[in-house]
Amino acid sequence: MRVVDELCTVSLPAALLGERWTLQLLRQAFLGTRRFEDFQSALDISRSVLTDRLGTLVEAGVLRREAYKDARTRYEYRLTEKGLDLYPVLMALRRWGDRWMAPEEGPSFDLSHRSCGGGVGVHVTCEGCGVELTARDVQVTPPR
Amino acid sequence: MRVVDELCTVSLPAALLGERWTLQLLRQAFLGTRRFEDFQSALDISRSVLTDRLGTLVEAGVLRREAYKDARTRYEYRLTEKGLDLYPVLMALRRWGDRWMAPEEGPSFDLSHRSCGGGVGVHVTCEGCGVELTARDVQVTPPR
DNA sequence: CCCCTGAGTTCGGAAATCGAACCCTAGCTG
DNA sequence: CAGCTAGGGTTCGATTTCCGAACTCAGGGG
Repeated sequence: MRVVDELCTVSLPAALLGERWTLQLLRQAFLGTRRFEDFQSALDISRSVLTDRLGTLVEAGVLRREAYKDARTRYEYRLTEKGLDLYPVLMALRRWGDRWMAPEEGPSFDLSHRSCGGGVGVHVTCEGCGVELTARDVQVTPPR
Repeated sequence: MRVVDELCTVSLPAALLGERWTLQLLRQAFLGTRRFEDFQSALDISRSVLTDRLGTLVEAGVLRREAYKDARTRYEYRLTEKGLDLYPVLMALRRWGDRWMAPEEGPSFDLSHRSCGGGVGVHVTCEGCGVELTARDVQVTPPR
């Protein structure tokens, strides 16, 4: 990667999340998965790669590896603040999946606002005037 | 992948976009890149893999391959409606990159609302009461 | 005719992934 | 206390995927 690194701040996250399995791991993490074994069996990923990916994510500060006792010392991987802040990315992905790749009978999980029961939306908006924006409404200005 | 396929609609998009280079290709596409050679030199990806990835994206309906004349027949890859609708995903990625991986002097590209000049924000909100949501505010309900 | 360009394809070697087996630790079983 | 079990990894040989560089093909241009 040459040019990429100098461009906008999409490319670094894209390099991290664009590694195989990483997005799937995060999805599992947001669904509550924390233990090595559970990731492994949920995703059907090879154990060595799982070790590697979890390590990458921990290094990136997205997950944190923590010991806990359950009659014995075990480890769990939990989202850090930085990791939790990826939520909009996952939600945007989900919204797109719902719209364009849904398996006929709609999403198989239901998300709702814990306190009022409303649905979850993702919006790209103008911070000046507040309207919803599409790619065509946005102007890209190179650094200088 | 066994369990994954049955879960929420994050996993299918995640499998598509989680392939190496795919996110980077999309980022380039949103920046206006359309020609094979331009993707290749912008990303420094090997030509054979580029062929493959562009094909995958075309098959997925995210890009469309179109002939055009520029003194001669050439081809270009353009975002379809389905592809353009991935904008929130890229914006969410960017916002996260700005917050957590910014290279010191802030984002190197500037995005603004074409008609009013305002910044671009990404928000996960409740469609009932309108408040902004984080992962902790959202409840996941299995299918049944 | 020869060269150039865009868009690929082909191919041998390097790197990543896979599946299966193996390791280590600590509690439980008998 | 020997043996079994479970979580969390590591190791290893066989595949797959990726890489870089060279080659192909078609249509201009000089």
